Amino acid sequence: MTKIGIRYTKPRKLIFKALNHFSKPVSAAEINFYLKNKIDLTSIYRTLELMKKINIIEETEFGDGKKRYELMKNNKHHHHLVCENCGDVENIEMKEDNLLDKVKNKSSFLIKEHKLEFFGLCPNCQ
Amino acid sequence: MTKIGIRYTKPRKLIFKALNHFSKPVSAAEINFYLKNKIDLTSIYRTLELMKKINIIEETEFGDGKKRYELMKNNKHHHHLVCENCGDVENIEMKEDNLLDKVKNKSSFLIKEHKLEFFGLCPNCQ
DNA sequence: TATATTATTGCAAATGATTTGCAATATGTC
DNA sequence: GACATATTGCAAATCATTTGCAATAATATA
Ligand SMILES: [Mn+2]
Ligand SMILES: [Mn+2]
Ligand SMILES: [Zn+2]
Ligand SMILES: [Zn+2]
Repeated sequence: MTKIGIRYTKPRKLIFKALNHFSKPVSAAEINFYLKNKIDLTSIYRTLELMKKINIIEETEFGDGKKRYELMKNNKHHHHLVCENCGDVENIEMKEDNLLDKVKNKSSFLIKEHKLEFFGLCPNCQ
Repeated sequence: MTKIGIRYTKPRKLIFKALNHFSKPVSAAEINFYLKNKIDLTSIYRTLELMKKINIIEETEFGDGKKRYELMKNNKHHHHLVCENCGDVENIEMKEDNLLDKVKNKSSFLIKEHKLEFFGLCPNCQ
Protein backbone atom coordinates (compact mmCIF):
# COMPACT_ATOMS: atom_id res chain seq x y z
CA MET A 1 0.00 0.00 0.00
CA THR A 2 1.98 2.86 -1.35
CA LYS A 3 0.21 6.14 -1.36
CA ILE A 4 1.50 9.08 -3.22
CA GLY A 5 0.08 12.54 -3.20
CA ILE A 6 0.07 15.42 -5.57
CA ARG A 7 3.29 15.61 -7.55
CA TYR A 8 5.21 18.74 -8.20
CA THR A 9 6.12 17.96 -11.77
CA LYS A 10 8.05 19.85 -14.38
CA PRO A 11 4.92 21.05 -16.22
CA ARG A 12 3.40 22.20 -12.98
CA LYS A 13 6.53 24.06 -12.03
CA LEU A 14 6.52 25.83 -15.34
CA ILE A 15 2.87 26.76 -15.08
CA PHE A 16 3.44 28.05 -11.59
CA LYS A 17 6.36 30.08 -12.82
CA ALA A 18 4.27 31.49 -15.62
CA LEU A 19 1.51 32.47 -13.25
CA ASN A 20 4.05 34.02 -10.99
CA HIS A 21 5.50 36.03 -13.83
CA PHE A 22 2.25 37.83 -14.48
CA SER A 23 0.81 40.17 -11.93
CA LYS A 24 -2.65 39.89 -13.32
CA PRO A 25 -5.17 37.19 -14.22
CA VAL A 26 -4.17 35.31 -17.37
CA SER A 27 -5.94 32.78 -19.55
CA ALA A 28 -4.81 29.23 -20.23
CA ALA A 29 -3.89 30.29 -23.76
CA GLU A 30 -1.75 33.14 -22.48
CA ILE A 31 0.14 30.78 -20.21
CA ASN A 32 0.59 28.41 -23.11
CA PHE A 33 1.94 31.19 -25.26
CA TYR A 34 4.25 32.42 -22.54
CA LEU A 35 5.61 28.90 -22.17
CA LYS A 36 6.08 28.69 -25.93
CA ASN A 37 3.87 25.64 -26.27
CA LYS A 38 6.25 23.64 -24.14
CA ILE A 39 3.28 22.41 -22.13
CA ASP A 40 0.13 21.13 -23.73
CA LEU A 41 -2.96 23.28 -23.31
CA THR A 42 -4.81 20.34 -21.84
CA SER A 43 -2.27 19.98 -19.08
CA ILE A 44 -2.44 23.68 -18.42
CA TYR A 45 -6.18 23.43 -17.98
CA ARG A 46 -5.81 20.44 -15.73
CA THR A 47 -3.15 22.10 -13.64
CA LEU A 48 -5.19 25.25 -13.29
CA GLU A 49 -8.12 23.16 -12.16
CA LEU A 50 -5.93 21.56 -9.55
CA MET A 51 -4.45 24.82 -8.36
CA LYS A 52 -7.92 26.20 -8.03
CA LYS A 53 -8.95 23.22 -5.96
CA ILE A 54 -6.03 23.57 -3.57
CA ASN A 55 -6.69 27.26 -3.40
CA ILE A 56 -3.49 28.75 -4.67
CA ILE A 57 -5.02 30.54 -7.63
CA GLU A 58 -8.16 32.52 -8.15
CA GLU A 59 -10.41 32.47 -11.19
CA THR A 60 -11.77 35.64 -12.74
CA GLU A 61 -13.82 36.53 -15.78
CA PHE A 62 -13.69 39.83 -17.55
CA GLY A 63 -16.61 39.14 -19.84
CA ASP A 64 -14.90 37.99 -22.99
CA GLY A 65 -15.65 34.33 -22.49
CA LYS A 66 -12.22 33.34 -21.26
CA LYS A 67 -11.43 32.33 -17.74
CA ARG A 68 -8.36 33.90 -16.22
CA TYR A 69 -6.26 32.77 -13.33
CA GLU A 70 -4.03 34.57 -10.93
CA LEU A 71 -1.74 33.39 -8.18
CA MET A 72 -2.98 34.27 -4.72
CA LYS A 73 0.30 35.87 -3.83
CA ASN A 74 0.50 36.68 -0.16
CA ASN A 75 -3.09 35.57 0.00
CA LYS A 76 -4.34 39.09 -0.37
CA HIS A 77 -7.86 39.36 -1.66
CA HIS A 78 -8.29 42.08 -4.22
CA HIS A 79 -10.23 43.22 -7.27
CA HIS A 80 -9.49 44.60 -10.71
CA LEU A 81 -9.81 47.52 -13.02
CA VAL A 82 -9.93 46.47 -16.64
CA CYS A 83 -9.32 48.77 -19.57
CA GLU A 84 -12.05 48.25 -22.15
CA ASN A 85 -9.73 49.54 -24.84
CA CYS A 86 -6.32 47.92 -24.38
CA GLY A 87 -7.18 45.19 -21.90
CA ASP A 88 -4.72 46.41 -19.33
CA VAL A 89 -5.50 45.31 -15.79
CA GLU A 90 -4.80 47.01 -12.51
CA ASN A 91 -5.16 45.34 -9.15
CA ILE A 92 -7.09 47.16 -6.52
CA GLU A 93 -7.19 46.51 -2.81
CA MET A 94 -9.54 48.20 -0.44
CA LYS A 95 -11.26 47.80 2.83
CA GLU A 96 -14.64 46.37 2.14
CA ASP A 97 -15.94 45.44 5.56
CA ASN A 98 -18.65 48.05 5.30
CA LEU A 99 -19.77 46.75 1.98
CA LEU A 100 -19.82 43.16 3.18
CA ASP A 101 -21.67 43.96 6.37
CA LYS A 102 -24.24 45.85 4.41
CA VAL A 103 -24.87 42.85 2.19
CA LYS A 104 -24.95 40.41 5.07
CA ASN A 105 -27.58 42.56 6.67
CA LYS A 106 -29.75 42.78 3.62
CA SER A 107 -29.81 39.11 2.75
CA SER A 108 -30.15 35.76 4.43
CA PHE A 109 -27.61 34.16 2.10
CA LEU A 110 -24.51 32.73 3.72
CA ILE A 111 -21.85 34.53 1.75
CA LYS A 112 -18.61 32.75 0.99
CA GLU A 113 -16.97 34.95 -1.59
CA HIS A 114 -17.51 37.74 -4.02
CA LYS A 115 -16.08 39.13 -7.21
CA LEU A 116 -15.87 42.79 -8.04
CA GLU A 117 -14.45 44.11 -11.28
CA PHE A 118 -14.38 47.61 -12.67
CA PHE A 119 -14.36 48.42 -16.35
CA GLY A 120 -13.30 51.61 -18.00
CA LEU A 121 -10.27 53.27 -19.52
CA CYS A 122 -6.71 53.15 -18.29
CA PRO A 123 -4.68 56.36 -18.11
CA ASN A 124 -3.13 55.70 -21.51
CA CYS A 125 -6.39 55.06 -23.29
CA GLN A 126 -8.42 57.94 -21.92
CA MET B 1 -34.35 56.18 -50.55
CA THR B 2 -36.33 54.31 -47.95
CA LYS B 3 -34.73 53.98 -44.59
CA ILE B 4 -36.04 51.71 -41.93
CA GLY B 5 -34.86 51.28 -38.40
CA ILE B 6 -34.92 48.50 -35.85
CA ARG B 7 -37.99 46.32 -36.15
CA TYR B 8 -40.04 45.10 -33.26
CA THR B 9 -40.67 41.63 -34.60
CA LYS B 10 -42.51 38.64 -33.25
CA PRO B 11 -39.35 36.83 -32.16
CA ARG B 12 -38.09 39.93 -30.43
CA LYS B 13 -41.38 40.41 -28.64
CA LEU B 14 -41.22 36.84 -27.39
CA ILE B 15 -37.64 37.17 -26.22
CA PHE B 16 -38.51 40.39 -24.46
CA LYS B 17 -41.44 38.67 -22.81
CA ALA B 18 -39.22 35.82 -21.70
CA LEU B 19 -36.66 38.18 -20.22
CA ASN B 20 -39.43 40.02 -18.48
CA HIS B 21 -40.79 36.83 -17.02
CA PHE B 22 -37.58 36.11 -15.16
CA SER B 23 -36.44 38.36 -12.38
CA LYS B 24 -32.87 37.23 -12.65
CA PRO B 25 -30.18 36.91 -15.31
CA VAL B 26 -30.86 34.04 -17.70
CA SER B 27 -28.84 32.38 -20.41
CA ALA B 28 -29.74 32.17 -24.09
CA ALA B 29 -30.47 28.49 -23.61
CA GLU B 30 -32.83 29.18 -20.75
CA ILE B 31 -34.75 31.67 -22.83
CA ASN B 32 -34.88 29.15 -25.64
CA PHE B 33 -36.23 26.50 -23.29
CA TYR B 34 -38.76 28.88 -21.80
CA LEU B 35 -39.99 29.70 -25.30
CA LYS B 36 -40.18 25.99 -26.11
CA ASN B 37 -37.81 26.26 -29.06
CA LYS B 38 -40.24 28.53 -30.83
CA ILE B 39 -37.37 30.87 -31.57
CA ASP B 40 -34.07 29.68 -32.91
CA LEU B 41 -31.12 29.95 -30.54
CA THR B 42 -29.23 31.96 -33.12
CA SER B 43 -31.92 34.59 -33.20
CA ILE B 44 -31.98 34.69 -29.45
CA TYR B 45 -28.27 35.38 -29.41
CA ARG B 46 -28.64 38.04 -32.04
CA THR B 47 -31.52 39.68 -30.25
CA LEU B 48 -29.64 39.68 -26.96
CA GLU B 49 -26.71 41.28 -28.70
CA LEU B 50 -29.02 43.97 -30.02
CA MET B 51 -30.71 44.55 -26.69
CA LYS B 52 -27.34 44.88 -25.08
CA LYS B 53 -26.33 47.42 -27.66
CA ILE B 54 -29.42 49.57 -27.14
CA ASN B 55 -28.95 49.21 -23.42
CA ILE B 56 -32.12 47.52 -22.31
CA ILE B 57 -30.46 44.42 -20.91
CA GLU B 58 -27.39 43.79 -18.84
CA GLU B 59 -24.95 40.94 -19.20
CA THR B 60 -23.65 39.00 -16.23
CA GLU B 61 -21.44 36.00 -15.69
CA PHE B 62 -21.60 33.72 -12.72
CA GLY B 63 -18.49 31.78 -13.55
CA ASP B 64 -19.93 28.73 -15.25
CA GLY B 65 -19.02 29.83 -18.76
CA LYS B 66 -22.48 31.00 -19.75
CA LYS B 67 -23.45 34.57 -20.27
CA ARG B 68 -26.69 35.64 -18.67
CA TYR B 69 -28.95 38.54 -19.48
CA GLU B 70 -31.42 40.48 -17.47
CA LEU B 71 -33.83 43.22 -18.36
CA MET B 72 -32.87 46.58 -16.89
CA LYS B 73 -36.29 47.00 -15.38
CA ASN B 74 -36.78 50.50 -14.00
CA ASN B 75 -33.17 51.03 -14.88
CA LYS B 76 -32.03 50.21 -11.39
CA HIS B 77 -28.43 49.10 -11.12
CA HIS B 78 -27.98 46.17 -8.78
CA HIS B 79 -25.90 43.11 -8.01
CA HIS B 80 -26.50 39.46 -7.21
CA LEU B 81 -26.16 36.76 -4.65
CA VAL B 82 -25.76 33.36 -6.24
CA CYS B 83 -26.28 30.07 -4.42
CA GLU B 84 -23.37 27.76 -5.17
CA ASN B 85 -25.58 24.79 -4.45
CA CYS B 86 -28.93 25.30 -6.16
CA GLY B 87 -28.08 28.21 -8.43
CA ASP B 88 -30.76 30.42 -6.99
CA VAL B 89 -30.16 34.12 -7.50
CA GLU B 90 -31.15 37.06 -5.36
CA ASN B 91 -30.92 40.65 -6.49
CA ILE B 92 -29.27 43.07 -4.20
CA GLU B 93 -29.36 46.84 -4.27
CA MET B 94 -27.24 49.04 -2.13
CA LYS B 95 -25.73 52.42 -1.89
CA GLU B 96 -22.24 52.16 -3.25
CA ASP B 97 -21.11 55.73 -3.56
CA ASN B 98 -18.52 55.22 -0.86
CA LEU B 99 -17.14 52.21 -2.58
CA LEU B 100 -16.96 53.93 -5.94
CA ASP B 101 -15.36 57.06 -4.53
CA LYS B 102 -12.78 54.95 -2.82
CA VAL B 103 -11.85 53.26 -6.08
CA LYS B 104 -11.81 56.48 -8.04
CA ASN B 105 -9.40 57.88 -5.50
CA LYS B 106 -7.07 54.96 -5.60
CA SER B 107 -6.75 54.66 -9.36
CA SER B 108 -6.32 56.83 -12.38
CA PHE B 109 -8.61 54.66 -14.47
CA LEU B 110 -11.70 56.31 -15.85
CA ILE B 111 -14.36 53.96 -14.53
CA LYS B 112 -17.46 53.32 -16.60
CA GLU B 113 -19.06 50.36 -14.93
CA HIS B 114 -18.53 47.54 -12.50
CA LYS B 115 -19.84 44.12 -11.68
CA LEU B 116 -20.19 42.74 -8.22
CA GLU B 117 -21.48 39.27 -7.48
CA PHE B 118 -21.63 37.35 -4.25
CA PHE B 119 -21.46 33.59 -4.00
CA GLY B 120 -22.57 31.42 -1.14
CA LEU B 121 -25.56 29.48 0.07
CA CYS B 122 -29.18 30.50 -0.07
CA PRO B 123 -31.37 30.09 3.00
CA ASN B 124 -32.67 26.75 1.76
CA CYS B 125 -29.25 25.29 1.05
CA GLN B 126 -27.49 26.30 4.24
C1' DT C 1 -53.72 47.59 -51.12
C1' DA C 2 -49.78 46.03 -53.92
C1' DT C 3 -44.99 46.61 -54.53
C1' DA C 4 -40.39 47.74 -53.49
C1' DT C 5 -36.84 47.94 -50.13
C1' DT C 6 -34.37 46.47 -46.37
C1' DA C 7 -34.18 44.08 -41.84
C1' DT C 8 -34.59 39.75 -39.68
C1' DT C 9 -35.04 34.90 -39.38
C1' DG C 10 -33.86 29.94 -39.34
C1' DC C 11 -30.85 26.42 -40.55
C1' DA C 12 -26.35 24.48 -41.33
C1' DA C 13 -21.80 24.95 -40.68
C1' DA C 14 -17.81 27.25 -38.40
C1' DT C 15 -15.42 28.80 -34.31
C1' DG C 16 -13.21 28.97 -29.89
C1' DA C 17 -12.70 27.64 -25.26
C1' DT C 18 -12.68 23.91 -22.33
C1' DT C 19 -13.13 18.70 -21.32
C1' DT C 20 -12.55 13.78 -21.73
C1' DG C 21 -10.50 9.11 -22.92
C1' DC C 22 -6.62 6.71 -23.10
C1' DA C 23 -2.11 4.86 -23.85
C1' DA C 24 2.63 6.51 -23.02
C1' DT C 25 5.61 8.64 -19.59
C1' DA C 26 7.30 10.70 -15.38
C1' DT C 27 7.48 10.61 -10.13
C1' DG C 28 7.93 9.13 -5.61
C1' DT C 29 8.36 4.97 -2.65
C1' DC C 30 10.58 0.92 -1.01
C1' DG D 1 16.45 0.18 -9.69
C1' DA D 2 11.72 -1.87 -9.79
C1' DC D 3 6.97 -0.99 -8.67
C1' DA D 4 2.70 1.50 -8.05
C1' DT D 5 0.38 5.37 -9.21
C1' DA D 6 -0.11 10.15 -10.77
C1' DT D 7 0.41 12.94 -14.76
C1' DT D 8 1.13 14.02 -19.49
C1' DG D 9 0.25 14.74 -24.45
C1' DC D 10 -2.48 13.89 -28.25
C1' DA D 11 -6.80 13.20 -30.60
C1' DA D 12 -11.41 13.58 -30.36
C1' DA D 13 -15.57 15.28 -27.99
C1' DT D 14 -18.42 18.95 -25.96
C1' DC D 15 -20.54 23.29 -25.20
C1' DA D 16 -21.48 28.02 -25.88
C1' DT D 17 -21.47 31.34 -29.22
C1' DT D 18 -20.89 33.17 -34.16
C1' DT D 19 -21.19 33.48 -39.12
C1' DG D 20 -22.93 32.86 -44.01
C1' DC D 21 -26.65 32.84 -46.63
C1' DA D 22 -30.99 32.13 -48.89
C1' DA D 23 -35.90 32.43 -47.45
C1' DT D 24 -39.23 35.33 -45.04
C1' DA D 25 -41.29 39.21 -42.60
C1' DA D 26 -41.82 44.14 -41.66
C1' DT D 27 -42.31 48.82 -43.14
C1' DA D 28 -42.50 52.64 -46.39
C1' DT D 29 -44.58 54.59 -50.31
C1' DA D 30 -46.75 54.42 -54.81
MN1 LIG E 1 -5.24 40.68 -9.56
MN1 LIG F 1 -30.60 40.95 -11.16
ZN1 LIG G 1 -6.01 50.95 -21.86
ZN1 LIG H 1 -29.53 27.31 -2.84
